[in-house]
Amino acid sequence: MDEATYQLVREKLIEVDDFVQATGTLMRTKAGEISVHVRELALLSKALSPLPVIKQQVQDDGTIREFGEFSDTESRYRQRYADLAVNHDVRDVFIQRAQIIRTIRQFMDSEGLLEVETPILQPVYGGAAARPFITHHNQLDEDLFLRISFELYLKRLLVGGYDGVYEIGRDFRNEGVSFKHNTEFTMLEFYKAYIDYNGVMDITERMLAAVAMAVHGRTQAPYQGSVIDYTPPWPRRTVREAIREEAEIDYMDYPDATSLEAAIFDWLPAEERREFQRGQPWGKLIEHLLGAAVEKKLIQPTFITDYPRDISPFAKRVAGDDVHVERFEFYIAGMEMGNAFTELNDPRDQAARFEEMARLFRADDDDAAPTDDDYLRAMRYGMPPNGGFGMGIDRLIMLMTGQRSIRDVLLYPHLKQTGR
RNA sequence: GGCCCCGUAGCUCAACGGCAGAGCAGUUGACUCUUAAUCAAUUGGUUAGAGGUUCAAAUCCUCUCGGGGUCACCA
Repeated sequence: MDEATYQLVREKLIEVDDFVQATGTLMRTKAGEISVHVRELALLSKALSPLPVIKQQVQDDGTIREFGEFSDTESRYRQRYADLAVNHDVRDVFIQRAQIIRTIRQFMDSEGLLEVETPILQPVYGGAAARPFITHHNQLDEDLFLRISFELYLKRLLVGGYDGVYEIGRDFRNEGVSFKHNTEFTMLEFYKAYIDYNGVMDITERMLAAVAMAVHGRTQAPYQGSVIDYTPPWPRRTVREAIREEAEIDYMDYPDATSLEAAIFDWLPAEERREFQRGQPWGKLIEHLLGAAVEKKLIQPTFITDYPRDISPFAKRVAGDDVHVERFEFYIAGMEMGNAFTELNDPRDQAARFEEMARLFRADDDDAAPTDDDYLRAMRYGMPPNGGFGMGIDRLIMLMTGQRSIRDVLLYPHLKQTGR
């Protein structure tokens, strides 16, 4: 480079983290390093603060040795730009995230499902048991809820004549955060006419196998020391079987909440009894027992099927069985990944379910499903039989990219505001 | 929200009742150089914040703020 340009560099007017444009001849230095013999140099952008320093050296054996690091979790999340600028493996996670979502979208399209968008701001929330965020429209002077699921809006579209629809988008739930919960998270839901929950299980298996194939080139993927095998078919166990095997309780022996509660209380380890919440409905008790006794053991992909009716207001009954519905959840690496059922499409049964929920839960209970009259009206026009499905995309991305926390697959995870 | 752990320089960490330190970054000077770091010198702190105990507090106690974990909650 010429004398004037060299002086700029020497005087450190141009330094690490600046953006520059160089014109010149590609060359190799005496030490063998590829370099540029610079004729012209232009400063494109000046860095005023240095980034946290990380330098990498490729060793003779090909391993990369790192010097210095930027690892403070809070700083990394609050200043994701610096995290990305400095930690290449973090950048890679979000490239894989885009690839996974693209794969899911292609898979859904190839299944003949139509991608749609439905309201995020809803006058009546529903489709899940969660506390919503409430906001307000000033000019219309009405309260609105941020959606907790897409379910009821999507199923209305089947009434409209589409044979299958799906949506990938954000849900908002006003509840605690954890390594697998963020207040806003990305969900996939689909509804397909003329299949039941067995058909949905088939689609689920094939979809996740396709995602694993796209990310890893095979249907197995490592996660936290295990190798998760997504190859279909996955084991299918009923809730009743799973609980009978893991907790040695057959809840059908306890047909009412009082007796079942006593049985669970006896089963619980002494130190957990103090925390045990009394007075829950029958189905809720079963669900808790499933969570306590079974969930963490389900490392390989597993369908758990046939849930209690009283906590599943939108699922169709199992034929000839008044207490169970055609519903499944699937578990991977000890995490609940998704929830699906043969959708209830009988408007009279649906109205009865809303009434049952109102009896079972107080209106402000998270589990209460507020009656959605417009949804009932849609169903009265005739809704085709269909199978529906919901899955937390962020959790799937955790599995596929080997991340332990949902915060590591979200560019901007929710953090508490710092003062001022 | 309960309980447990953590918060020291821009970054990564040490000091764990007795003078707040190191490496890197930064700054200054030298070098048409180097392959994480050329050499030399040097700046940098309300130890997250407030209060308390003590002759003396980064260190012990209380509260607040923030983070992590766990439980509750989360079909």
